[in-house]
This record gives sequence, structure tokens and C-alpha cells, in this order.
Amino acid sequence: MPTHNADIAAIFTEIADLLDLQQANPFRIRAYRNAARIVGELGREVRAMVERGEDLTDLPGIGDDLARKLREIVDTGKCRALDKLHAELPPAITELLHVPGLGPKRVRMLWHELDVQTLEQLARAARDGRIRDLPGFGAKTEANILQAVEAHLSKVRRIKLITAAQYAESLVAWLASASGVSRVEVAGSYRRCRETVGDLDILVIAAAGSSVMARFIAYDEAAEVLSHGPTRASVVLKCGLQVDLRVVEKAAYGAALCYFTGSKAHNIALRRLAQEQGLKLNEYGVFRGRERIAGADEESVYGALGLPWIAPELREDRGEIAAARAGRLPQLVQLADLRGDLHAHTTATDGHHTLEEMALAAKAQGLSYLAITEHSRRLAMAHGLDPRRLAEQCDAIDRLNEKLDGIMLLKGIEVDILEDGSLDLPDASLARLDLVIGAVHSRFDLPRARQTERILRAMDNPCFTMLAHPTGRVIESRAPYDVDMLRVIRQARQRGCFLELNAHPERLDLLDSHCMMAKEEGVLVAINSDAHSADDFVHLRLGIGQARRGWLAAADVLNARPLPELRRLLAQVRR
DNA sequence: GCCGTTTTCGGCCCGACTGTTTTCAGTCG
Repeated sequence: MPTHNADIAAIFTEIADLLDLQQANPFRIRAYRNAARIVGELGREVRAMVERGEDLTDLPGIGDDLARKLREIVDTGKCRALDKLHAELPPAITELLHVPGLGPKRVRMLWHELDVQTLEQLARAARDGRIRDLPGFGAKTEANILQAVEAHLSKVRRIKLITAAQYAESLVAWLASASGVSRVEVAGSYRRCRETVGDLDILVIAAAGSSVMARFIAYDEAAEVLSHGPTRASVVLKCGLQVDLRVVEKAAYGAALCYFTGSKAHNIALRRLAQEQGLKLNEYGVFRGRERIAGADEESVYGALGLPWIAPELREDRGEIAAARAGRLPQLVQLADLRGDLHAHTTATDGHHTLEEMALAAKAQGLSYLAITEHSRRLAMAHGLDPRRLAEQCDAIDRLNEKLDGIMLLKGIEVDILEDGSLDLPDASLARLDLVIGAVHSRFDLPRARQTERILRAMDNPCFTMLAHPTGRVIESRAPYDVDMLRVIRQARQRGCFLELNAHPERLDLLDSHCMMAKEEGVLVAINSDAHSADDFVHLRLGIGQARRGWLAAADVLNARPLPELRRLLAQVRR
């Protein structure tokens, strides 16, 4: 059973939880949590790094001890430190820590005083009224625990960014109409453009006496008010999404926005930086002694710490602060940089609009070229094209291009990569096209080595131009297939071909960490809508967010190039 | 357990809200 980064991260998180219950040194606990995050978000497999003999202490937050544990986990699939903790603590007790309202102290108390070790035992103890008499607990806490443990069993997971946007936009409009409100902004992971969000964090500037807080907890969609004070409140919407509101004065807005945008790790790093300079950073500003020296906007906050402003998408404590200090922040790609879109479907297969409708919609979106890339015949469900129908579509595109103005259609295909790595259409058909996008749509379950070989072989085809949705994952519903992305990216560099960042809200594939890897290896990424209807070009915005999270600049993006240069690059791929 | 243009030891982010208290611990973000 090969060990993946997610497995390692889970082991470190469990160690941290168990140490928490033992009331170990909080900084030691943090070191494990930090390492879990670093490994979990790493683009490369730790296993591969171990096999190559790379120095794991080069990773941030990994020292000699954790490097040794990483090697142990990769080599044996186990971690003796964790086994030791398991021998000392009840097996399922960490699940109690995940009940909202319960932290290590309370779980410890419940365990020692009532022998509560599982969620079921916790619920029973609460129903029996045994919890209220514990020191530090009470009837209210007992009721909250019971409610939390019952809700916990049906807890909503993180939701997709595009879904969160729908809830966020109506809530923002509702709050903006409260008296005394001059600004409303969604912060948190939403603002950082994470592909999923766990809750919404909303920041408001309001005058004293504003009705915004009352309006917030009276929101139609709010099912439950978790807490509310004068400056912050939390509610749970009917859909299960938690929303946190923070109200601040204008002079603190930038500091509060920074604080509320996170990530937590980024905030901690910033505050440490402030501390080193004899300053204090909190959500009200940057302070020297009692004097506030910055806080009204984010630029002033970063500036006071000697840094240029850092884009929210970069704020993950993945080197952005060091890059900012060194003046090496990337000039991140923006939506306006995109000149075209290289992946779209029409009614010829599973799309909903015709060639012309798609072309005009792309033009209306400000694009100057659009590649039509239908599915190939293997994808029968989508009415994939065979050589004859592909040739007919090429003719239709040629005819349409003669009358189109301000938008150029390119001839392409999203050809299936078959299980053996061959392509689903003959080379003779592919040779006529401007670009050939290869995609895996079957056998997601192949073992890593075979999946990787399959894709590498497909890329070897002289007609191959670009790998579509490279990991195949569907957010929160289908895990990525197991593939050695570093090898794929290096093969792309050697071949001179490209990777897609599929901007469909369900996909957002490349992952951000793979974007970083592609950039590092010098492989251009195409941010494509995979539009199946004329409305889908708006999804490019999500792809831009993901690309920015992956540190991509316009220069790293294939379809930020004007058409003549794009044509030159596409021609170069052909051998 | 990590880390170092002050340090290889002694630091390690900061504040709001709740509930149980009677001044604060625990939890959360």
C-alpha cells in the first residue's frame, strides 16, 4: 500500500490531536499540525522525494525529527510515535475533539470523570444529564454538546466555491442595505479563491449604532445563531453553511480584512514578522506601543511590516512572505490577460449551443480566439466524433471563420486517451487540427505506474498538444487518479506540449500545487473553460483564481498569448 | 518540534464570545 501525502498528513494530524489530549507542549503540537498542512498541500509526493534521496528538511517546518518520521512512514507505512500514543489513549477519542465546543481540556475531563471515549458515549452522557455537574460545565454546555454531537453526524462538508458564491452574494446584498453600512466584503478562503470553502467570513464597515448586526442574525436563511456580540457573530444557514460576520470601523478595515482573509498560517507568519520588528499586528491595525501606525487598508498593513501588498490567493504561508520581502512576488495573471479559450464543446457532441453561438459568446467575453474541442468517438455517451464527423466539423469551422469578425475559431479535439495510451482517433484525422487535447475519461483506477505510463505514451504522439484536466478529479466527488504529476510535467517540458487548467467549477484541475510545479519546470498552462454552453465562459474567472493560487503570471499562461504567437507555439509542438 | 542578518537555546500570534464564574478558562477563528 503506497503512502500518499494525504496519508502522512492524516498521521501527523492524529499525532497532534493525541498530543493535544495529553496537554503536551503546544508548540510541539503546532509543529505536527504545520507539518500536516505542508505535506498535505505539497505538489510532489513525499514518497518520491524519499526514493530519490532528497533532503526532506528543505521543506519548511520539517526538521530532523519530522524528516525521520516521514521516511519511517514512507518505508513502513506506520509511525511508532503514533502507535505509542495509541497505546496510551482510547482509540476513537480524537473524534470527540472534532465536536464543536469541545477542545482538549473538556475531552480530557469527560474521559477521566465519565469515561466518555466515543461520540455515542458522549451523546448518552449528555442525555443522562451527567455532564452538567462536571466542573467548568453546566446545563447550557451539556445541551450544546448534545446538539453539536447530533449535528456532527450530519455535518456538511466543504462546499464548492461557485456554490458558496451564490450564498455569499445574496447575503452581502442583504447586509449592504443595513443602516450605517459603508462596505461589505467576503473574506476568508472565499477571497483566497480556494476551490472549496468551509464557511463564509464577511467583513463590514459600519458606523456606531448600525443595524447590521441585528440584520445579520435576523437573516431569512439563518437557521441558528451560534454567537453574537457587538463586533462579531456567527450563524448557520439552513443549507448548513456557517457564516461569521465581523463589524469594524473604517480605520481598522485593512487590518481586519487581512485578519479575516487568512489563511491562519499566513496570519501567524505576519504577526511573527511584526513581533520581530517590535510591532504588534492584530485585527485593528499595526501598533508600535499603543500607537496605531497602519490599518485602514491592506497596503498600509503590509507596508508597515516592510512588505508589498500580497494578493489573497497567495496567502497560504507557502513562501509568499519571503518572496514579498525579496521583491519577487509574481505579477499574477488576471482575467483580462486571457486572449482566448482552448477547450469548448458544441451541439455536435454534448454541448448546448452551436459553433456560431459559442463563437459569439466567446467574443462577448472579450476573447479573440476559441478552440472547438469535441469529445472523440469512444465517449459514445457524449456522441463523440468519429473521423468523418470531425472532418465535417473542420469544414464547418473553416466556413464560419470566413464570416466571423473579431473572433477566430480553432480546430481541435478532446481525444480520449485509451487505456494503453493510444489516442481514440487516427493520426491522419488529428493532423489536420490546430490542437489536440488528450484526456483520460476511463479506467481512473489504474495503478500509479500504469496510469503514468498511459499518459506519457499519449503525450508521445506527435499530434498531442495538451493534457486536459490532468488529475481527473471532480471536487468533493471523485478523487484524482493516481499519477506521477512531476513525471508528466517533465515529459510535457521535453515534448514542448502544455497542460490544461480546466476552469469548470466541478474540476479546477490542475491543482494549485501542480501549477507551481509546471511554472517551476517551465511548462505553459492553458486556462480553459471546457464550456458546454454559451454561459460557461464565465467559469474562466474561477480558473484565473486557481491559477493565481498556483502563482502563475500571464507569461506562464498559454492562452494569454495573442493568436499569432499561440499559432507559433502550437506549431512547434508538432514534430 | 522548529528555527536563527540579534540567538544552536529560548523563544514560538492575538483577540472575541460563551458559560460558568465572581475574574476567567476554554474554544474558536
